[in-house]
Amino acid sequence: MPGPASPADRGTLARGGRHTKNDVAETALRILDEHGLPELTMRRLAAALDVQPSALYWHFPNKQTLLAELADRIGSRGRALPTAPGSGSGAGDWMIVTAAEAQSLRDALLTYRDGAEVVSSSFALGLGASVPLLRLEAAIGRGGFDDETVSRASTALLHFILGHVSHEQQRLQYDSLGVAAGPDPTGEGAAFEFGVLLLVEGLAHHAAAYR
Amino acid sequence: MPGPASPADRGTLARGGRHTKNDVAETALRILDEHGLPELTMRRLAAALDVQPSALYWHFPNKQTLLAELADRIGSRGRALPTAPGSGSGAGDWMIVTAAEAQSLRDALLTYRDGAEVVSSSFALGLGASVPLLRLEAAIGRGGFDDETVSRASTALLHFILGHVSHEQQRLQYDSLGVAAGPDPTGEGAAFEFGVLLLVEGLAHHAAAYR
DNA sequence: ACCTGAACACCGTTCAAGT
DNA sequence: ACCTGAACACCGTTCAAGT
Repeated sequence: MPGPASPADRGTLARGGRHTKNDVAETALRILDEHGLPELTMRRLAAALDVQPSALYWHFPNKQTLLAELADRIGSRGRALPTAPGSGSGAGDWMIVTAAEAQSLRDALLTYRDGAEVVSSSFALGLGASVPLLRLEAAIGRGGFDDETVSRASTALLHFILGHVSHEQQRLQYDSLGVAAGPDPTGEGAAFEFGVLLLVEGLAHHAAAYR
Repeated sequence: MPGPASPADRGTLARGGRHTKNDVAETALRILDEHGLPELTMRRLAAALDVQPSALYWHFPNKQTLLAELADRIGSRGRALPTAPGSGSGAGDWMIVTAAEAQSLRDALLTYRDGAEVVSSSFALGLGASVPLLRLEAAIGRGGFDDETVSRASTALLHFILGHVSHEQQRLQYDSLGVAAGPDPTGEGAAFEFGVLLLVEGLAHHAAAYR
């Protein structure tokens, strides 16, 4: 063999045997999904890319920035719902769209192992959850509330979603490790919908009281 | 001097110059509050106790268990509200008690630096948040809802609280590091109350619809 | 533009042994 | 009952240097 890596390597190589920022992020997402967040170390990521750990710091200044990038990618998964302002039917339009947007965000988070925790920690640091927040704000904004109400309701909803799905994913791998069957699986989705419903109905009722 | 430590040492010594499980937890809480969660390492904790790191493992089997203990202590701070079932005035009694319980939990979490994150991570692992959850369930339970509704509403509220206060505390030290003034400080409390209100009113409205 | 090699300053945890 | 001493198997990050 001529070099340390054969020409057709792992499918993550750019021309010349060198890597792209995108390669690094994709490989990180693969490790995250297959082995979970605690196993996603810079050294392990470097090994998966056949590269020294220090090489990663050419692509990302530090691990936190890499994780924010992953949070962005996870949170941006899935189709945004049509935002056409005229497409809604009547008064409760924003409620249906908001609930759907919440469901779609949950689906996106569940796409990757530990996805909710990755987004949650980045969001806590003020990074990586702008797309989810914008989508929720757009949905709730259809209700015609003032900006502060939209903003507060959106972050409240986002906090619930991230907390719920983090908890959900923790249990997923907890009882994938064999510890009994865990609480019934279909109840998770119902509990999620119920939480979303409480916030949405609360907002509807609150707005009605101020008329 | 007889031993390696003088008789009147740090105030964390049990008789004979040795430590108690309680000493370890109290010292850990002090480090947490003064330096934050990332600085709370087993080695640093050991140093603060004038002890080798390995000594900590006689008191706690691992760091996760220690953190769960801290989460328990943080989450159990503050007086529980009187639970007397006859003391409430009328139909909206549970709403007032629930909102007060939420406020009291926020206060408890704000008592220690990074308190919300400590409780949040332990809660995600199924540990350390039983007291907060029980208090919220007791408060919401006054509304006379069925058990599943009480349980789901409580965890939804707890997720919001932990997410909100984590976020809040992150910003606290973010702009205590000098980065501008951050968003207005009094707005935090109002945003918190608004989130609690949405969930509580949502539950009230939901229950009314099922009558 | 992208990576190596080597180091720095740390981690959590185990375990035999001491008192 | 509580701790030491020493080790094991790791971390994230920096930086001069290579191509």
